[in-house]
Amino acid sequence: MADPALDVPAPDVPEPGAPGSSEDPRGVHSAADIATAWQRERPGAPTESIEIVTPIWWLGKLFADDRDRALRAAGIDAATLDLLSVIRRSGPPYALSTREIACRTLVTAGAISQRVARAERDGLVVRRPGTTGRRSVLVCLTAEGHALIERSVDTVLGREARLVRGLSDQERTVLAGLLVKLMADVRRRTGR
Amino acid sequence: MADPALDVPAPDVPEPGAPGSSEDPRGVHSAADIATAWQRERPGAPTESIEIVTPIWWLGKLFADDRDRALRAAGIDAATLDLLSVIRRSGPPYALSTREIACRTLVTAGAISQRVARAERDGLVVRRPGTTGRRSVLVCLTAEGHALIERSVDTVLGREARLVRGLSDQERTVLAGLLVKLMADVRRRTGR
DNA sequence: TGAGTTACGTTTAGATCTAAACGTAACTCA
DNA sequence: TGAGTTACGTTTAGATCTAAACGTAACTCA
Repeated sequence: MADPALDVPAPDVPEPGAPGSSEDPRGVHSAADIATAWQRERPGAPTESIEIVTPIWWLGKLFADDRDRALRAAGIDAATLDLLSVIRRSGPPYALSTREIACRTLVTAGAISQRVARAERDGLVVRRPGTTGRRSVLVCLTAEGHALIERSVDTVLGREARLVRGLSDQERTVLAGLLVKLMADVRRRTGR
Repeated sequence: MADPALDVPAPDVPEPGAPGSSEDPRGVHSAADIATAWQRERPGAPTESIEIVTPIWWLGKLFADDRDRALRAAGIDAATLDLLSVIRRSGPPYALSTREIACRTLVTAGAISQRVARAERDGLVVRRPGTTGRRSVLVCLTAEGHALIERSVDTVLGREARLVRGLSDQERTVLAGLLVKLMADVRRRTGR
């Protein structure tokens, strides 16, 4: 998966006097720079999405990378935590079919099948034949799997809470509201 | 990479009378539901990040999946487009070292090396020994690579513009501002 | 009632990524 | 001046994902 925010062309004639004046010290352009540059290169191009899509993608990657590092140190991995969590959130009796898990995590059923196989091998879940539907298989948390989530939660949440501390309570509320609205709309438009 | 927003436990005693009343028809809980549920399960847990991190990660995935589908139909792939774009944005003479590309795309140098090898095989870039630094290699766009970006831009931008159309101009401006602020802060805290 | 269809989970082939190990060239400095 | 260090790009091993092909069990319906 690569950056979904289309990258940027730079001005055709960069000022030698003020090189990178609006740039990050590491040479990373801001989303606004990107949109402006595409406007200059292709006037009339529909660039209004760049300021939204680029930072969302970068932030997602920054959050994920940070969490991956923290979890690796704890001997867990994000895919497994995600699997256990989605079952946990489904409520008692803490069991979900493969298909449902795939739907709730935006991951393919094949990938879920592999995640479940790994987690079962590690004693975190067990598979049982389901009662409903055609050939459903229920994936159930074991006591060990249940305990693993409980142990990991505070670490991950605490870490993420520190990362969003730069925004005030009010800013976070406004941001969350806009994100939820956008997500509902995107899901409708993409049919997912 | 799995969902970095910690998933949610459901209430221990789900109301049978109103099952999933605040849920998405597909069974996906909203970020607010997730935070509320963790508060109930683990009172005092630092859940303030969930409303931010969860939708960001989901939106990133929705945007990426949609773009991947569109690009596949056009016979390109997102990783290659990302590579070509970052070189394009660096401005004339459209050449960047592997190290710089890795830094600007949040991808490891090894992955860039592989992307460049694929793109070179396809005639989209060429590698040339660099003049500066120790052993730098400049990755340069070919005419074909340059043309490929130009052809792909409008398609991808148009697609993404439609996806964010649910937000008004003002809402997009506010959202973009908050995202930029948050991103600067997260980068500072994670050192990236 | 039995052929066809549908709805699942699993397996396989192939792509791509990360982390770590390498291999070198270019600096440093006693 | 030459051993050690540093800064790169590349290769390798291993993990994981997607898409597509499978294999079945459970429905449908003439």
